[in-house]
Amino acid sequence: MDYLDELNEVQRKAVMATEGPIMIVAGPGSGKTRVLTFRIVHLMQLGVDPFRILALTFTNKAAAEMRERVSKIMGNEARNLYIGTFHSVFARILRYEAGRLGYPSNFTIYDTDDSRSLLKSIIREQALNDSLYKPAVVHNRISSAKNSLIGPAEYQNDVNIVADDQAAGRPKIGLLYELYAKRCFMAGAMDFDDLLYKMYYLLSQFPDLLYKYQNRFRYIMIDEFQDTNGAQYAIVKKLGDVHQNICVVGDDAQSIYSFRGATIANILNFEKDYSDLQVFKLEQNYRSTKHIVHAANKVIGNNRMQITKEIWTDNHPGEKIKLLKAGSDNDEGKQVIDGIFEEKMRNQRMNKEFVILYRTHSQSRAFEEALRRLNIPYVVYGGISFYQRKEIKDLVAYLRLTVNHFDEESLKRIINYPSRGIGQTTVEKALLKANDTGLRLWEVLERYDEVMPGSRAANAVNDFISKIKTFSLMLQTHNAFDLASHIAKASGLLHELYNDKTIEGLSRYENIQGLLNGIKEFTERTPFEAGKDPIEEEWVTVDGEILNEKNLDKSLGAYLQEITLLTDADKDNGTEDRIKLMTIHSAKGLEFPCVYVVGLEEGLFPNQMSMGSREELEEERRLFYVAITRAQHKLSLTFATTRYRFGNLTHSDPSRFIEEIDPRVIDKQFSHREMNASSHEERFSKVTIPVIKPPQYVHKTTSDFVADDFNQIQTGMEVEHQRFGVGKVVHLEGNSKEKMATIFFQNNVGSKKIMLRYARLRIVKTNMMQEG
DNA sequence: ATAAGTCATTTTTTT
DNA sequence: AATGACTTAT
Repeated sequence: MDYLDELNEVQRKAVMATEGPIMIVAGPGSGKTRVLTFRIVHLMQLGVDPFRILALTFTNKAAAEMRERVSKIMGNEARNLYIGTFHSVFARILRYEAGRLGYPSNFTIYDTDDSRSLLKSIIREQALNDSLYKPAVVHNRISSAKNSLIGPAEYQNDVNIVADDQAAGRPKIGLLYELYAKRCFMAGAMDFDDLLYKMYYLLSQFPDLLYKYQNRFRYIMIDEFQDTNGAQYAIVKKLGDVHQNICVVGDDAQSIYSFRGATIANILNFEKDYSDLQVFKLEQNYRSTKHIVHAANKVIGNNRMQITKEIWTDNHPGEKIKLLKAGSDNDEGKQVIDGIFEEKMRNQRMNKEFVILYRTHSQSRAFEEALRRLNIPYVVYGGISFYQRKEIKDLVAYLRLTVNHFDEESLKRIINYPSRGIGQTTVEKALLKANDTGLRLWEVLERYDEVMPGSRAANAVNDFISKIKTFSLMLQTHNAFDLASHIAKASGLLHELYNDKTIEGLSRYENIQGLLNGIKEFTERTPFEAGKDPIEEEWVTVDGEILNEKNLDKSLGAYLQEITLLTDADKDNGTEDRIKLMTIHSAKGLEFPCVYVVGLEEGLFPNQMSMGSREELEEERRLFYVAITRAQHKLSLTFATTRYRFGNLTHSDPSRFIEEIDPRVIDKQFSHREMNASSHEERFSKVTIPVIKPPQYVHKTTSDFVADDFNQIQTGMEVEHQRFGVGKVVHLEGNSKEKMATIFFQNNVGSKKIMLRYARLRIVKTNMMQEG
């Protein structure tokens, strides 16, 4: 078994220990994925049926990578492995067993937006104070209840929880939870947390199913164990109870998801629950230079909460860590990109060897602009993901409603988009009726003539309903792509966007085309076969990747599940030569030759919202640890002394994390005194950061706004916008308080309406002879 | 019922 | 800076 030769001693022991409960504590870059994949390979070589091996990961990408690595060694046999994310694996099981829970097998998965908008309407229906009961707050409460396996009834009976809500002035949350759960059920929908909660419920309520799945999974492996929550642990513990071959892999120092209910307590519980636990510690780092490893150890040493382990490496010391100071967020962007450019030239590196890591999505803007200016290709992961865009959600809502008529959130979204004369009042009346009669919104609309006699909107409603029904009929005969393109046209959506000639309109149209292309790829990857149940018989698909030709789900429903559980981090562009931009959270599990950790300012990173307690601060520090340990060769840290936030200039101090690094491994481009002195100076002298070049820019902060500023902009002028480039003002409208300019941008071939009060424009050419 | 106009909020990380 | 909620006009 030559694959074992590629491992060090601890790794080999961890691979060979197949039986019983195992915990592998794996530091960053210690070959964790390699151990996991070889472990699977090893089990298969010992003759274990791949069908009995379950491996759970956090991202689809991690799952795909693991499967690919196993396939390389074992070939086709790897098809039958159960590898997937918690959510996708459980979603599949839940679809198959949906009947037991009274759910249809084509249930919809509500994303966070759907959950919140449903809660919003429930809060409104209950006539509760919506500044006290904010959907996001209520949703968080419900979410953490589900992640602790607390149902609506238990919630309302739990003295502590009730007291908590009472104390927070929100005693009705229990009721809202109950109503929310009911409405989800009525809509044939599960939210993200339900995929875990209902899975647990299934296993605890139906002994035959527990027996079935316990016996199916003889070996269970869990990646990133430090980021599992209570529900996930409980499910895995139940599933593994018969064979007890559970192997968890994780690193407490990289636990960064407590806001999602993840808890290091799982590690402690695991040790407690399995007394015969074997523990392996992978401490040798193969990824980073000595300097980087040294810095990482030093930083994490400031945390009190940790399992003792010391990461070490045999690698070259490497370059020192670069520390850069910038005057503003835009300057930071410029400096980092200049630095990347220089590094590229000096060491002949490709774009894809670089990553820029930040704490929050909003930080990406300055880097994007700097990259665009130098024409360097880049890709931003996460942020407003493709599937969050309005136009995409609109089309997806049509698709979802076609698959599941009871999906209330989708129905409400598109019932009058494009406008078809079914206004707010009509929907509200129907919704009221639905709640009165216990019918679903769809059912009310279906019987609209009899339930709501004499309504003016009747024709429009009937047309809409029959349109959707026509789409549904096509489910049996058309594949996902054909049906989706038909729906895009027949719904009027495509037409609506086609007529919009603004920059946004153009890009929306393109996005719809992009979505359709994506569906096309999906369809081609998974040929259509009508009326066949994809789940029974064999477990052949992993997160949309179909491995067995006979057993494929290529329907629209399968596509919808794939996209709701897919994140931007999953769309791997590994082959494209682009600089990558992402949050530190989404960089988990990845590595890059050159890493730029940016925005290292007190209040931003560590983030203001996470400095309430020592535990929170320690999680921020773990996040920083994750960030710097992504780097293989070159690590660069930057901070800006001033930064725009909501259009206002703010000042900040360098992050405390910078000082936690051993100064001997830092290559500072300025003196320590300068680091603080100049930021001090800037804070007290009244600085205005010009947007690009003074003084042509119309520039506004809330305090210094003068009406004259935007009055400089006149029809016919040529102006430059930071994001859209140079364009011509073709139309002006508005009053003395708010003025809109319609600007035609040449490079993008489209127009855009810009609110001048907030605009950052540079006047390129003032003289104009004619009005647009 | 819809479009245009005005006001208010946003400040974390994600399956 | 941008979006959504709310208000007023058509």
